[in-house]
Amino acid sequence: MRTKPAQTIEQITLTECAVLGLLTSGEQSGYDLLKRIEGGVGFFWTPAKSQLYALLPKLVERGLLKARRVEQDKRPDKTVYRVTPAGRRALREGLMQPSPAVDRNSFELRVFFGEHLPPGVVRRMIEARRDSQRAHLATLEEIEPTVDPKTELYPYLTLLDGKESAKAAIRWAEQALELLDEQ
Amino acid sequence: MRTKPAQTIEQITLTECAVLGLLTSGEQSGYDLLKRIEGGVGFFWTPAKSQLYALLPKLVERGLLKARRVEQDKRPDKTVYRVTPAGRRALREGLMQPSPAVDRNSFELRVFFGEHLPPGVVRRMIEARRDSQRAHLATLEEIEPTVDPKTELYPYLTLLDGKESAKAAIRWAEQALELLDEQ
DNA sequence: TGAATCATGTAAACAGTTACATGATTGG
DNA sequence: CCAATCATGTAACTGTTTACATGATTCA
Repeated sequence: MRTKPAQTIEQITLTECAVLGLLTSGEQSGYDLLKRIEGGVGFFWTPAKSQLYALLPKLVERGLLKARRVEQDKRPDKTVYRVTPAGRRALREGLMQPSPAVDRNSFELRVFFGEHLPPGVVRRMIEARRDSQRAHLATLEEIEPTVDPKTELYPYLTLLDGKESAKAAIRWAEQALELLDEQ
Repeated sequence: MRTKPAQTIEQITLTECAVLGLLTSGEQSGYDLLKRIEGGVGFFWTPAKSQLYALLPKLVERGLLKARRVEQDKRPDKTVYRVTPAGRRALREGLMQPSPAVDRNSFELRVFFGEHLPPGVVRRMIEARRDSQRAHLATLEEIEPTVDPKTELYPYLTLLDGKESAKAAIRWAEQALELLDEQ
């Protein structure tokens, strides 16, 4: 005979993981979260503002977050959220779900059907890709010294991944442009 | 005074681009498309079966595809589709739309919040990633000799991109595992 | 004085997934 | 004989985006 009922773990989406994950570092408002997403998880996950604001009260209802109203003068009042123990459990579960087999890649899709575009357009797409990936790599390299691998190992790892991906994209673009020249 | 009204170009999604793009190589059924997606665009774009079957009649209504019923014996009847001139125009337009700034990456998201997972779990995630990317690279290398860069330049380019991405992911995983060891 | 920041949302539409359903034919 | 292939869908839901809306305060 058990004294506690078996716990049903709340299934959560990756967007919810992102929200819970960010909130583990302390009480924050929706607005705060939106700021923090830019330049952080925002490199690989970008919920819309409206989605975020819609999500927060739902997570409260499900017992994964606790809300607290903060009155301010000179500033609009705000609601700040923090993660409950159930929220932490749900986060852990959510992060352990296997990733979908395929992450869609809209750029590759466009290239794949490049023959249907006027000559020159694909070339310019690839040049734009190369340039934006170079810029992205530069951004990541600027951030790098501010991330301490001792205390923020996992964010640091994603930064390294971002760098490798960007480098691969640049290398590819250079190859691709050469191949286009040969045609 | 113009004799023809200015054409409003149908806005289409990338999934619709994929469908129209595949159909430019000749009349095919939904079933045919599903077969062709595996091992082709399926590496970076995977509509659900139900989505595809729902899409086809809608594209017909919008004048981008033409449907033709084919009666068969010994096999269920089928509907085959081909692209109309309007469909080709829409495809061209669709492919030229800029890609979204961020393609989501569920794997990076999981790693980013790795500190909330039990020790060892992230390590196994990364090992699994490395292994699956190695397998993927092997698949692409198997396919490579069957793709002729002269006649199928653009699919060939995406294959190269796939290879570079996979290699980057493998390199990263190896780095990441070393860093985890140091902790 | 006008733009940016702070702060939060609603409404509507669209895109996409999951589960379910059917039924004949062919190959091992 | 059983699994796979051929062939197509529906229903319900979930997730996400876009556009719109408000209004005070601070900074250049």
